Amino acid sequence: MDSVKLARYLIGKTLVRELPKGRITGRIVETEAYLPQDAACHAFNGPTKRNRSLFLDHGHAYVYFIYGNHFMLNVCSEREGIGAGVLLRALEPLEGIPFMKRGGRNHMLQKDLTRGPGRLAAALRVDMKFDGLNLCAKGPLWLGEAVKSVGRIGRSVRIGITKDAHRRLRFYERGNPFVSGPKLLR
DNA sequence: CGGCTGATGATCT
DNA sequence: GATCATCAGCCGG
Repeated sequence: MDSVKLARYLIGKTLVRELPKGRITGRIVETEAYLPQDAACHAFNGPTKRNRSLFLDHGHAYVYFIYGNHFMLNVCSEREGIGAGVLLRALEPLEGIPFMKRGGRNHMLQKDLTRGPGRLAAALRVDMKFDGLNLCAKGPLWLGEAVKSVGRIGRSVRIGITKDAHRRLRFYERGNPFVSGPKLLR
């Protein structure tokens, strides 16, 4: 498996969250690859209790908690034993928008509900209980097929990191209003 | 719009 | 004790 290929491949695919009361779906519009031999990758210093699911086979989930507030959802991107993944950074909401968790107040704009990795996870109620889940099998959280064609894919440096920050491993659908990050990188 | 800052807690040194 | 793959709120232009 090639992590960069997976990061590109995931653009346009759907992410599905099954809730007891209904379903949330979104179309992935922004990803970042974290490679083996990449100082920014959580697996860079070898397995620990926190990052162990990043070493699962491609298609499994790696979820972690950061900044005391946010969960980040990644898709493992290499074969079992190799720590690498793709961070899901933004979705275009498709179904179940009323179920999406709003950020504290009612006035959060709909376009911001799934824009950015922390808000994406909050909207889909992704937390540590999904760490290690196989996302390729239908269940409470899984990856589905693309529902429409994908526009031109842009590429940039990754957002919010300091190590290996020059590597251009972020991918996004150009011009899509649900892509996060500074305007220059959309 | 861009830029800055504090919140908040797990993890690792 | 420092770091951190973020975000909302606030400020100035």
